[in-house]
Amino acid sequence: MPELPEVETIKRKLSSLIIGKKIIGLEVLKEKSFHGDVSHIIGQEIVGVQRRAKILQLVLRDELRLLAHLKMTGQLIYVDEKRKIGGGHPSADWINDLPSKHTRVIIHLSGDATLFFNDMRIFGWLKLVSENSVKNEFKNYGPDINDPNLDSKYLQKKLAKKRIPIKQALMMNEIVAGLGNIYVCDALNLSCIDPFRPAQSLSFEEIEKVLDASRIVIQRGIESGGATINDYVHVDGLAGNYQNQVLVYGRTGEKCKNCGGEIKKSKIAGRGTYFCEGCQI
DNA sequence: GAGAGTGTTGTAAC
DNA sequence: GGTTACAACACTCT
Repeated sequence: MPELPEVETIKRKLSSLIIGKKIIGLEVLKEKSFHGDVSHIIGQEIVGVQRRAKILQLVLRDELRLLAHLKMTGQLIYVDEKRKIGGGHPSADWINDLPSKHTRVIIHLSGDATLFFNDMRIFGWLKLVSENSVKNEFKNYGPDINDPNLDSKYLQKKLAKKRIPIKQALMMNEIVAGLGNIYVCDALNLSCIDPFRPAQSLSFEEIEKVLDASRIVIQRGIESGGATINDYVHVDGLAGNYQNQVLVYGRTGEKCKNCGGEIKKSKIAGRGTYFCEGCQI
């Protein structure tokens, strides 16, 4: 499930592969997966790749942008003549079988390259919008969690009236964008904060701690190319690496890397929540 | 083999 | 206004 580090990783890899290429064809295999007028995108040159929150943006000529939200099971896989053999990695053999039954949109690029948008559960989408309406897409978003301008004072103000658990509050895009279930569990473990605590009950020092910790785990995630838990793969079809260094996510019954306590699993707002009963409760 | 679980986000209902 | 529940969906696990 792609969170900010996963989308950031895709952005970086994609930048080096598709900037300067032209979109010469587009096949929508699943109507729900593509919003916008297909005809407007044909012939457009890709001039940049950006990311805001968990949304990927292909910047096109003529003041157009193709936004992509992978939600939980989305994948963007880039294939060209050189990459048809999965880079020599046996685990990526399936790359030769694209399009798969989960391919929803196929983007044909100049230079005999193809971008496949796969999405098993069809929650994700591609959306073609004008440069002007991009702002509108993000009007309900707070700053990215790794935005250097985000400070603990802002966070304190946002959390002051929230009685919901801190874990749930940190996952709200209108407060901070980009934190998903995996990284928020890890950030709370790293800062030794009980995920069930009402958001407004945190002291300023604790808010600083949790913000620092969030940035650290997000940074680790980016450096290790994201986490491949179930569905996320890189644009080259290979797996990320963060899952090998998660602090608590999915480690029920194992030992906390911080204090050696046992990791428990519970539920907050319907989502699996992992925490250490030793140092967080 | 039926049922629950999986997680992002918008929306509707409380 | 804050909070909760659920739908959107397909596949895996119990």
